[in-house]
Amino acid sequence: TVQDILVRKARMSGYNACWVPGSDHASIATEARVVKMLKDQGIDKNQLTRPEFMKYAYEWKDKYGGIIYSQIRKLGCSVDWDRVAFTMDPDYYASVIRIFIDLYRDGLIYRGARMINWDPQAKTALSDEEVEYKEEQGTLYYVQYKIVNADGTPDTDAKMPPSLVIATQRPETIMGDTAVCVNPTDERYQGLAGKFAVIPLVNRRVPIIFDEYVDPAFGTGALKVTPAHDINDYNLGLKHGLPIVDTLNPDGTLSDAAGVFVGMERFAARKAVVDKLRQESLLVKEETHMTRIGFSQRTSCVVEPRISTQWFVKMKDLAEPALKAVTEGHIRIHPGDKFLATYKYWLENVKDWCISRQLWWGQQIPAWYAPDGTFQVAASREEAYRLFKAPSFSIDELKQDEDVLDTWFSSWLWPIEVFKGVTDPGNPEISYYYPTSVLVTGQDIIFFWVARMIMAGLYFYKDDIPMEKRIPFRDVYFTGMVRDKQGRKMSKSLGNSPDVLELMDKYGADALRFGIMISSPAGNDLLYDESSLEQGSKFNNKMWNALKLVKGWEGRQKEGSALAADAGFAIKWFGHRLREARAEIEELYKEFRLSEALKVLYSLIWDDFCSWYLEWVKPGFEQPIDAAVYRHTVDYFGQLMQLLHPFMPFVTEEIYHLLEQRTDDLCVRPYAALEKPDTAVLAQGMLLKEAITAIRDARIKAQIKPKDSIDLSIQSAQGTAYEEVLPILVRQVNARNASITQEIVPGALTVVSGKDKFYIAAEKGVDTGHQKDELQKELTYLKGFLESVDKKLGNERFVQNAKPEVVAGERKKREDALAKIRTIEESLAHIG
RNA sequence: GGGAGUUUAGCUCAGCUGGUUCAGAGCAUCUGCCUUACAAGCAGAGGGUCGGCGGUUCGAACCCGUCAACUCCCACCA
Repeated sequence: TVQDILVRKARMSGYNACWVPGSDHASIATEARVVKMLKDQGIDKNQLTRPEFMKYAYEWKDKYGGIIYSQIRKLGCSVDWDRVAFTMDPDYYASVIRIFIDLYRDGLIYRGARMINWDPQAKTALSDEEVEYKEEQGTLYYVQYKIVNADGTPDTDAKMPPSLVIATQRPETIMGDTAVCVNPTDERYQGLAGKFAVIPLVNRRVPIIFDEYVDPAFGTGALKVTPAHDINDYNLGLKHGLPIVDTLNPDGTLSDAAGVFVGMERFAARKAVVDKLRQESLLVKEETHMTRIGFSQRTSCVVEPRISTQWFVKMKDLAEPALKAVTEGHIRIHPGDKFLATYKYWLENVKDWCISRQLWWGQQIPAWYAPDGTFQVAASREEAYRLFKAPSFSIDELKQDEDVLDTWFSSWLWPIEVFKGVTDPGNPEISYYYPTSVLVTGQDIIFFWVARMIMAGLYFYKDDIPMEKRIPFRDVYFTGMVRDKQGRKMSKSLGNSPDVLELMDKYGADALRFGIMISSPAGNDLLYDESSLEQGSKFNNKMWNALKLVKGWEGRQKEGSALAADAGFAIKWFGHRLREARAEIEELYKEFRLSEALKVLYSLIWDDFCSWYLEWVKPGFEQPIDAAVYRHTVDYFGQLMQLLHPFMPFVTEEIYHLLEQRTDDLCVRPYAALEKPDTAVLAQGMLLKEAITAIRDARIKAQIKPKDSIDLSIQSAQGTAYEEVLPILVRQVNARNASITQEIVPGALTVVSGKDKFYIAAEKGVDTGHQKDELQKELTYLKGFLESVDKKLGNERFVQNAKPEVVAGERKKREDALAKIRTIEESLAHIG
């Protein structure tokens, strides 16, 4: 909706506004869904070949991608359907490969080790999203490590005990230890510099290192470093140049490198190791400990952190210009600088980007491996083969990397490749449309997508081109997240997202657009609330009724009749009010304050146009309307529809065409030039509105309220026929009333029916106090009359607690109000 | 644990650079009206120490500090 508003507004402002629809392939989420779908059909992904799987995945994508497009279509989004793009389209695919190769040749892509989540049962890597963490009670084992000197001789340093106790939850991994680490500030371990620890069971000597990372308060303050089996240990190992000893096989059994219990399953091995430690008296103590354990969403087994070789993009050189583009103001982030801090934080603390994913759904990495493990990066097998110097193997022996690229590695090319900027550089379209104008997206992907698109633009268009031409877009508008009533993010797994197609059936697309826009200021989260959609459909209805009124004047115009003074003023005033509102809305658009703009429009249409303007110019019942008034009204109505059109395209277009015969469509009708409103007229209008409101309020107060005159306090008993007979009663009482009270206060009294009581009310300006006695008589009669009716109906409780008593009107209050009316009328006379 | 954000009426949210649209809108509640475009409406009413505390200022919903609750992104503890 936000995008459509901006696009329609731009189009109506005379721009060639192009909105490219499309989608990325969402590799992780999509593959997970497809795997699940296949599983439900009894198909195991591992039994399929890669092409077979891709066929299923494309079918799935066509189906669900199609639903998304139908939602966009029904919402009235004015996208260019001829341009639908998908990140796995053949050309797009090729552009991703091309950029990968470019970055590789520029030395910005490298292979490196990384800790991944491994499912030993499914023997597959898991994405972070597929790991569920649960709090569980584990055991913390305290294990004794001997301390020795560098040459292996026992440590005889008197200051330190000859051994060190280390707490671990995973004793089966101690064979993979390559260091012991303590905090350099820890007093207890000051004497350990240059010493070594001996790993129990395998008796390997490992260095004792010092690092701030270790928390002296946890366990014994000493940490065993196992780089192959823990992400933090891995990072510590990287920092201190430690070797990596992988003691586990892919199926979760101990590997040859473990040295002991080889081939044993990891949990059995844990038990075995603990038993052995206990035998050797190296287990100091055991204690229970709450810990978070990761489980595989697919197989529910405990996830194993595992070292793997992955592809990375060096980010530092890419991030620097991207940061500059924003801080120097080439790209503006909306709202304000609310997200500037986040953007800066990410780019200043950028880490290298792991772009390989152990999946099939995505662009397969264009690296080709020779039988000896060496590889070449190239777009095709043939090209790769040529790159090997004097290969001793045949071309068919080349094997392409099994992994695919991170989705964002294709999404970051979006602003360029949707215009074929990578595959066909410098073509007329990319030259015309790039840089694009606005990016609208969620604040949650500010780094994943926004920052990377900026990087991609600045990488692809080198710095011999001015910055303004290299950036992918000039403005970024961040929307908030729509959340459910409990404040939860909407997600597929929670199933808490409403079906927008159903909502549009219920309220209409315009109402949905209205509802979502009216309370969603840029960048703030929005709790989904159906009542705002209801407000939208009521607004729709209000405009529709206004149209009904105006259409009713068609053919009843009277040319050349003198305008009533107030109608003449109304025309003048609303014309300027329209100009004023337009200027206001233009400003709000510039600041991307769309929610505010819609509020201005809502109030302009409902309050100013319907409640004031139309009421002012409305002729009396079945009276003709002045032709000039009619023409202006139709014109104003049309202008309002034009202003509202970006927000509510359907109803506005419809009303525009129903107002009069048109040869154009609203959606492409350019806005007229802005004109300055006459502030004097606006001020007069404001004064007039205030005065009228004040008079009305005063009149209400001046009226002798029913309570002021006679209060019968007649209450109906539940379930009586009261409501049915009430109109008859009122008529009869009034008939009698007219003849009797005529002499007392001519035409002054009427019976007013309330919900569960009714009153004899005096007309405004009549003081019931003067004729108190007469009214009292009348009242007594009426009570008797009602009692007789009561009797006839066989309902003895019809008149209950009737107090035939005249209450004097509040004369003072009324006189004050009347005085106020006179004052206002006098001041209005001055304005003319 | 790191970073960012939010907290205003019963609910969902406005309130742009501190001072006359400053305490607002819609929904909900209550009262009165089926008035001739509109009861999916009209005319009214009630309801809030603007999260707590402290500070700056002549003046704070707005600026600063602090605490609390909630949310998002990232990282996840031997």
